[in-house]
Amino acid sequence: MPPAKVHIIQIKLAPGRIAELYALVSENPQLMTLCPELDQAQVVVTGIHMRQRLERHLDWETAGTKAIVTPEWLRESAKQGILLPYADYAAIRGLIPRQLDPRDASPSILTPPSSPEPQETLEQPHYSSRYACLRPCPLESPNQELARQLAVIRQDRELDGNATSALVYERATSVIIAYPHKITAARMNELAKLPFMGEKMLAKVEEYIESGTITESQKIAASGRFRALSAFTTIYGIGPSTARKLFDVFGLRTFDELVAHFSTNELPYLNDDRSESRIQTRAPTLKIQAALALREELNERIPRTEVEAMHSVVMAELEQIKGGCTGTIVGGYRRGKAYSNDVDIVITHPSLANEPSLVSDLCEKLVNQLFQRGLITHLMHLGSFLQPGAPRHPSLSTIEKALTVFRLPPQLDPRGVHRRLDLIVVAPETYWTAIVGWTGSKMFERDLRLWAKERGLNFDSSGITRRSNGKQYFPQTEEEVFSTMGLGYLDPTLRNADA
DNA sequence: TGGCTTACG
DNA sequence: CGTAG
DNA sequence: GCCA
Repeated sequence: MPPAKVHIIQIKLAPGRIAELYALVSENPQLMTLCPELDQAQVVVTGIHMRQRLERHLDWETAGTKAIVTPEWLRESAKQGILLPYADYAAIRGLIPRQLDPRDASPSILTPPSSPEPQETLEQPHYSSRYACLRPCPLESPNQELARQLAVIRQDRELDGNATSALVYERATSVIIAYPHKITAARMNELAKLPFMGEKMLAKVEEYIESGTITESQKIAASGRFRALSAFTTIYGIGPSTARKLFDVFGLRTFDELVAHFSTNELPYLNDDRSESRIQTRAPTLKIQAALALREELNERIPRTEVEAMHSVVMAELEQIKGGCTGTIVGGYRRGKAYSNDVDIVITHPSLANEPSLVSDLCEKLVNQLFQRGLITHLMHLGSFLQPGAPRHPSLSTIEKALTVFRLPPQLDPRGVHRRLDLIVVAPETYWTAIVGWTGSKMFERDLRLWAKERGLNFDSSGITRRSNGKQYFPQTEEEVFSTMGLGYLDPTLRNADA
């Protein structure tokens, strides 16, 4: 029998141990040889024990064709002078290395199977699911006030930079707003069975039931630091970290102090110029200064009729550039919200099929035209999701987004309120995943990705990919996006998983 | 005890 | 780090 | 902070 081809993954091994293992291999050439190429190895020695961690190095399906073992296997085999059974030294739970002739390429036993073909049985949505993408969540919840008070704690953790704690409060709150009954003392037993309802969370819910308030939430809401930080983060471009710096380092407390701080020399440039004398050809980027000046308008919520008016205006301009485009309003509007914080429109056209350059052309032309018309005043971001360098999975589909500030023409909105408008241009093959990806809510999207990942798939708004082989799926309907991932369908109005 | 969505600028 | 859903 |  030829020597086994062994690859050693160095991550998670101490440097001394790595040297020792390499020495053992070279000392036993009749038994094993080093294989620098992971792909070609028959035996993989690793200190990694988590499947997800392993998948950073090789995909799950390939892993099944190799023996993935602990360093103990190498040490013991070298000591005894024979290739010991791989199965006794399995490194990864759920991946049983079959004892095989090193020349045999047939796969190990995978438990569970990597990812079944388009699912025959779909996971049925229910409020007790661990995943927000499986919990029907209407806009109105009988537990709105409890959720609001828990959300204060979540925001406090976020402002403090404790993203992990914040996430748990976010998840627990999401479960609570999906619970279809008013939570009372009599419901506590049932509530305790729901996901993310741990000891601390239940204590807070209990306090709320008994007193109507959560002490910690009250205390946070009254704190000057919390009030300042949460106010600062209402400005586009200021997140928790910047807010803390402004408060702690620069000692800022109020908006006036913020304005003073940022208006060093030049005045905020407001781009309110609707005249023909405008010289620039490209919309200026929104800076903190301008965001400060626009903060009140950008924080005004947008009624549905106005969302629809913005959509009409955009589509009319688009028609002049390229006839026959489809433009769908997504985001909170599509989830049924009476008022939106911004407007998101997903745009496609049949001619964009498999033409990445046409996608970005169209996006750029649209933004330029809207700017020339005085409709777009600022640009936050214009960029492609398709990395020019080396895409991991060569993909023909593409998606392009422009985050902008927009104003309706004076005839339609005499006040000319500045609004956040996101334009997403996609190729038709990625249209439905883009629709699902941009409809939200945030928590829904997170859990959609998590669910997909745990099933060997990758979901993003430009498609669904099998992680093992890079195979791409282009669902032709919104229902197909769900069924491809083994999910029962949820209407957009039942995806309001955020507090 | 590691993981917690993911990608871009 | 901030933003997007 | 909760889960696997």
